Amino acid sequence: MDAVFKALADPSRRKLLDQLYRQNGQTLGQLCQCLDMTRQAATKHLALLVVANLVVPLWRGRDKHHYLNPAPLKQISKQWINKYEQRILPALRDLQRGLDEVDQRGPEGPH
Amino acid sequence: MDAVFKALADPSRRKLLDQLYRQNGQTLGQLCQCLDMTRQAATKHLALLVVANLVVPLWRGRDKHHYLNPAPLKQISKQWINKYEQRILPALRDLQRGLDEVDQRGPEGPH
DNA sequence: TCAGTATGCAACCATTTAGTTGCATTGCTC
DNA sequence: GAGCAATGCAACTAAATGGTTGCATACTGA
Repeated sequence: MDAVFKALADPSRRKLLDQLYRQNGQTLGQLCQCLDMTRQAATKHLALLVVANLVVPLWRGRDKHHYLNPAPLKQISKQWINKYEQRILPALRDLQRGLDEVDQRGPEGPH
Repeated sequence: MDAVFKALADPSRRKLLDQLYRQNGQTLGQLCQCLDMTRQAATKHLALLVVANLVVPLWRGRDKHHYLNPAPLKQISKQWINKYEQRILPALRDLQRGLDEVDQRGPEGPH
C-alpha cells in the first residue's frame, strides 16, 4: 500500500496513468511524448508504477507496452480512504465543538 | 490536489491521520507520542497535512489542537480514483488482449 | 512572579528523488 | 547483415525530503 501512495505522489506519474487511461497498452516511446522529460526519466517513473502494480508491462517484439491495473486504487480506496469519508460529518461536529471551546476562553485571544 | 497526494505519500503522515481518526482534536504533544521522532519533525509533517487541508489546527491557550478534515479525501476519491475503479474490468480485458498478441508472435520468445 | 510546559523558528545534515548524459543491447526491416 | 529504432543500464548532479539540535516565545499555575 505504501508503494501505491508513493507512486501517486508525483504529478508526472499521475499523468502517465491518465495517459494510459486515455489509451491503454501504449509503448514507452508513446508515453514519453506526453511528459517533457527524457525517456530515461520516464522509465524510472514507470518503474515505480510497476512496483506499485498500477501498471503492467508487456513485451511485444522490441516494443514494451504498458497496461493499466486499477486494482490497487480500489484497494486503498476500500481499505483506507473510505473510512475517512464516512467521518466527514462527525469531524465537522468535532471542529465546531473545538471552535466553541476557543470562544469560551475569550474571543480575540492570542494567536 | 497535488498537496493531498503528497501529504498521503508518507507513512508517518498517514499514521497521524489515523491517530486523529482514533481521537480527534489532539494536541501536538499527544500526536508526537505515537511517532518515534522529535516534536519538530512531527510538526513539519503536520504542516504538510495542514497545507493539504487534511488537518485543521486550533489554538486553545498554549495548546494547539488538531482536527481532521476528511473532505479533501472525498475530493480526490471522486475526481480521480473513482474513474479508475470503474475501469477495472475493461483494463483486464485490454491486458488479456495484449497477452494474446504476445502469444501469437510466438510464446517463449525473448524477454 | 517564577518555574515549568507547549510550542515556534532556524540552521544544519543525510538520504532520497527527479532528472540528466553516455553507452550497451536487442529486435525489426530492407 | 547493415542500419535504424526501442529500450536498458550506470554514473552523475541538483534539489527536495526527513530528521536533528539549539534556542526563543508564550501560556499556565502555584
